[in-house]
Amino acid sequence: MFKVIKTEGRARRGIFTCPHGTVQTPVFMNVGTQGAIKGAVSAHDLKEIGCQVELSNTYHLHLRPGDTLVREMGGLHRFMGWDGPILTDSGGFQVFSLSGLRKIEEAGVTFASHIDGRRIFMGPEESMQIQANLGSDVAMAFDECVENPATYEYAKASCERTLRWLERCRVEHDRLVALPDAVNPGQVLFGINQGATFPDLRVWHMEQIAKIDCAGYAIGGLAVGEPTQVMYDIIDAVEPYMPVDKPRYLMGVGTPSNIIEGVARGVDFFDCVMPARNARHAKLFTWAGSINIRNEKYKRDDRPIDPLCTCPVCRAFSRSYLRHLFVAGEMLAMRLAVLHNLYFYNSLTERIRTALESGSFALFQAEYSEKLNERL
RNA sequence: GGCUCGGUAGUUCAGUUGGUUAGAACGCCGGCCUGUCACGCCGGAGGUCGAGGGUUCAAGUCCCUUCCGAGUCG
Repeated sequence: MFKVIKTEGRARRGIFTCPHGTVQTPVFMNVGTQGAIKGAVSAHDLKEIGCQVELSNTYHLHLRPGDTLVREMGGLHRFMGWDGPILTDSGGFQVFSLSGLRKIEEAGVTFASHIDGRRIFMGPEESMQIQANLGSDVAMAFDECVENPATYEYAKASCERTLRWLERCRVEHDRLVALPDAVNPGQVLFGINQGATFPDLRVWHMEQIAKIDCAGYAIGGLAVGEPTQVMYDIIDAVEPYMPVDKPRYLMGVGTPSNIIEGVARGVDFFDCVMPARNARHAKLFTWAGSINIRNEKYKRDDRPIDPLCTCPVCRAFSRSYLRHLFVAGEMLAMRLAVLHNLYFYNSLTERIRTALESGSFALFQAEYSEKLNERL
């Protein structure tokens, strides 16, 4: 269930309702692939840093601890102690990221487990079954995320297959949520647009998947090798063909600037490992640009990471202390850094929402889109 | 005092029968990261080889002297 409550240009301010709560959009979803945000951040912390939706991964949870075990433990919400909305990615990204370890056929994808090499078969039905066992609020369709650049022929054949897979996902998902013992009977399915960097394929594919009734539509296969401007051009090309009354989700994106530009192009949902991964690697986001907290210049810097930030980390700790924790290899360094960066991303989308509500998003975009790309 | 073993990058150490611009690891400095195989990856700076003399076309490497450290025997 989704409602757009205000627009400014193509940008939308909306509300998405799902079994575990209401999501104010535009939203940034916090990525916890294996049911945990890397960097020792628990579901308890997520509340404090403003997370609305937690994202986990089908492939990874299927391998460890196993989706049937999660189901036995009461579903992913109960298992990880998070009672808010959860979106699960389908395993389609692993078709891209584990490209050296898989074989694609019409039926599905055979992976060699990255953990022990054993063969794992995952097709549309398996992905839906796993996500049903996890009991997430939003299940993503099983797709193939194609690496850019791709040839036209490959991209065409791939997105045609991804379309057929979506048809199978739709059927299997309908069957699973109707089962009397469904973990989350209110789970919905999002379709995923593919077509690499070819506007005509993207549009054709979008038109086809729009005919299959999904609760939302994602743009996948971007930020996987193509220049940023190409990504923006593809969103511009596809967006007019996306249903206006359904949420749009730009998968895996991106930098703070990418998010602002995505909102400007009509996107409602985002997710990205960047804030968490960069945090673990000492790159921290601030409202004036990003910093590398390991840099020597912060050795005696008594200011918080970002003087304008109100996160729990900035309220209590100095750059000098954070730098020390990183240099000393303390676990706390990563935890505090991840908390800060996720708070930053969550407050970025909050400020975007506020700007949309007051009709000042264009001004916000003008002030921050470039600025947040700067390295200090 | 005698004998033995050591002294090479900030640190711990490699360095072949003498032979290109003396290497590694860690540390240090910097960069990268986009639906997470990721506390990871890439790059950079840093050494008059304890000191002095000698042999040689050529010495970290061989010889002599000397300084310092460890062990051991008196």
